[in-house]
This record gives sequence, structure tokens and C-alpha cells, in this order.
Amino acid sequence: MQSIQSIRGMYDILPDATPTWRWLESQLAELFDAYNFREIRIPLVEKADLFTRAIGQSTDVVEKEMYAFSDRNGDVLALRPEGTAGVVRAAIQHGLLSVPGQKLWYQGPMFRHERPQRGRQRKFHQFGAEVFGLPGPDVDAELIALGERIWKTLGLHQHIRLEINTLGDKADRDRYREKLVAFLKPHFDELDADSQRRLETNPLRIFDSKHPQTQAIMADAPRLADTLGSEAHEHFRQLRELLDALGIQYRVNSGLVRGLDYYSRTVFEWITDDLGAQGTVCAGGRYDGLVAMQGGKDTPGIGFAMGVERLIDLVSQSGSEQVQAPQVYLVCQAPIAEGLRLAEDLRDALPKLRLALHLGGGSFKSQFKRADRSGAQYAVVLGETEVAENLCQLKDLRGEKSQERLPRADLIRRLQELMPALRAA
RNA sequence: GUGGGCGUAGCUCAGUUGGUAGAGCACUGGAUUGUGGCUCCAGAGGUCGCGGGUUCAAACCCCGUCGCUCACCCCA
Repeated sequence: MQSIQSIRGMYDILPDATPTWRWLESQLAELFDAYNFREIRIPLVEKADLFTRAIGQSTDVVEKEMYAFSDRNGDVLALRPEGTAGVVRAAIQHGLLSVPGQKLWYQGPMFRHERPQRGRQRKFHQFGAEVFGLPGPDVDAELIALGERIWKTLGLHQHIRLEINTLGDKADRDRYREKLVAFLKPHFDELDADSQRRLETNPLRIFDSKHPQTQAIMADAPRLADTLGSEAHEHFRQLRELLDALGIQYRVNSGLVRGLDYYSRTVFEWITDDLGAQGTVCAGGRYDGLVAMQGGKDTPGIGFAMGVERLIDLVSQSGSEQVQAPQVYLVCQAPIAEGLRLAEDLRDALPKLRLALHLGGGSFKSQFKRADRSGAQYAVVLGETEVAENLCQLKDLRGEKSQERLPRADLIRRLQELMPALRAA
């Protein structure tokens, strides 16, 4: 019988990898805590309309990548392709926006039906942060400072660079869009096929084109910066001033455009060259119109989201991978009841101890082989002789290869001496 | 959705002009009957991705299909 395989693009995170994931997740949670963000947990499934409205009808994410389906009631639902729309929905629904400066973070799997490649899976994970109700550039600056601290904490700072841009307010962008389209129309035949299509759907993205001829045309295109209203312009100027004051390095990339429709004013992106074609590790921006668009009271907002798989890839390259091994391996060649009892006694006294009890029997030799392979620092030996004399032996498997005999009652104290971290409550 | 590369043991990979499948690592046992790592010996492990075709004979050639992967596209 053919075994059932996982769904394309939805992969398993295996035991060798989960310690690194947990490490990264706990680092991020601590950093969000430190910046006074609070965690929100939202459903994986929402009404499809939520995403259509927030992300934009004509974006690829909605148009061809969304996992949408009808449930038994005939409602059209979708697996969430990103987190911001759901957070905004929840914030409106539960009145979280009544105070200014609501800071929220979220975490979890997202789903997009794309062709998988490095750094791009159909099920992928994001950590994201959102701040509501504060229109000023101080928020933008603090959020970017948080991002910078995250890369430093993860040891990735050398591999990641920051690019920022402003998209202006919606009126600026609409005006600019018209100018850009008017400029490009005469060049239509010279554009590559993808850019010809984007002229209809999302002309600002043509700046991203990798075709040399298209790039040459875009070099002479009108700039969004020249169409900016004075308020948006001033917002961006102040943000840069704050970043300079913080000593944060960045590059203004006037071609930087976010893919989702809801962004306005500040947009930013952290990029790496070490991940192949999917170099964006974290991206975000301001979305001042989104809350109103979702039916809430007009409230400014800003946020970012990072791709966990991409970060894990970088972390693995930088040698920060975590491993999980027991600290003590209990070799038992006495009646297993003795081994189970000793193990449970140890777990009672030392809740933090990572203890592997040998199960399944076998010779001393094979049990020690297991103990070695497990990566454990110490082996505790319990044989017939030890049981008869009510003692046990403690062997250092890594260091001096010493082995000591000691009364079973002294084992806990000895392990605490050897591993002081076990004492902490 | 489009294109390139690749599918052989749990993993990394060999496999000669087509002649019925191998290595290293990992696993099990032994050399060493109460002690791991190094070494040696033995063992177990395979619908050669799947389906069809050509052939006396296919892992190898042909067609189809599925999957993986990289890139385009898209995006975190």
C-alpha cells in the first residue's frame, strides 16, 4: 500500500530542527515583551472577504494564492495568508483600539498556494507586530529599532540590511500612479511581459523588475518622492532623523514597494543576500487606512512581519543551531522497576533535569552505546550489585571519564553540584 | 502558472555498451558474558518515485505522471 505523503509545500519540522525553532521563538517572545508588546492569538481561518478587502483584490496573494473554500454553511472561508488582517479584525471586534498605542504581536503558520522554492513554502510561519492609534514617526522608529535588536540578538546583524521608503498618503499614491502609467504607456512595447501585466495591476512594482531594458526605462520614470504631500514628506524626514539619532544604518530605496495594498507612508524591508532568491527576511510599514477600511473607527497603524523559515535558514548558516540532548542517561540492568523508581525520584527532586531512562533492556554494552549516542553528559549506572548495596554509579561520559560509586541518597546532591543550573526553582 | 536540474537502503551517493543492485554513514549482534567513543567481523535493511511501452532481458532506452529542488513570478 502506498504511504500517504505530506501536502506539497507543507513540510514537517523534525526533532533535529525543533530546538532551534523553540530557541528562536523564545528569543522573539522575550524581545516583544521587552518592548511592551502583548501577544494576540487569532484563528487560522477567517472569512475570505477579510483578506480580499485588506490585502487587495488584484494582488497575487488574494487572486491566485489563497486557500479559499466553502464551509458547510456556504460561507466562503480562507486559510490566513498573513496576520495583519486578522489582528485588525480582532482589534476592532474587541474594542482594543479605544486606547492609543495598542501594541500587539502574533505568531503562527500562514498559507499561500505558491510554487515552493527555497524560503517559500505553502505553509510558512510568521512573527509579526502591530501598533495602533499612533500616527507619528516615533512609532515607526521604535518598531525599526526593535527589528534591529532582533537581528542582533539572533546573531544575524551582519547578514541583514535595512531599506526604507515612503509611499505617501493614498491621494499621493493615486496621483503618482497616474503619472507613472502615463509615463510608461508610450514605452509599453519595450517592457517585459511581466511588467506589461503589472502596468494594469500594480504599476509601482515595475520598479522591482529584473529585466535590464525595463530597468533602463524606469531610471527616467517620475519619482514618487516628487509627488509627496508635505505631511507625508515631513513624516519621512522625521523618521530618517530618528533613525540617524539611533545610529541605525539604512538605505532609502525609492523603488521599494510593498506587495499588499494596505500600506501607506513608511515602508521598510530587511534583506539578506544569503538566502537565494527570497531575500526578504522581514517587511512592513504603515497602514493608516486599513482599520477604517475594515469597518473600524479611523485609526492609524503600523506593523511588520518576519518569515521564520528564512530566519531559521540564516540561523543555521551562522552556526547558532540548537541541539537537545539529555543531561543524564540512566543505564539500568536491574529489574526495570528499580530504574523507573530511581528515575521518578530524580524527576521529583530535579524537575529541570533532562533525564533519559534506558528502556527496552539490553546488555550494559548496548546501553552505554545508547547513552553515548544520546549526547548525555553523565550516565547513572544501576545494576544488580548497585541495587543489592543500595547505591549507584555516576560516570562522566565526556570529560575525565571518571566513575564514582555513591549511595543512592547522595545522587541528587551530587548532580546538583555538577550541574548548578538544576538548583534554580 | 512558466523553465532548468534531480528522483536507487533511514541519510549522502556509486551503478560500465541494457544482463536481475553496491559503498560510506546510521541501525542490530559479536570480538570485550558489568561500561560508550577507536578498530575488526557479521547481520538486517531496496515495489531502483509511480504507470505504461520497446526488448529474450530495463535502475539504465522511449512516453506519461507524481514528487523534490533551483530560478522566473510573487512575497515574509
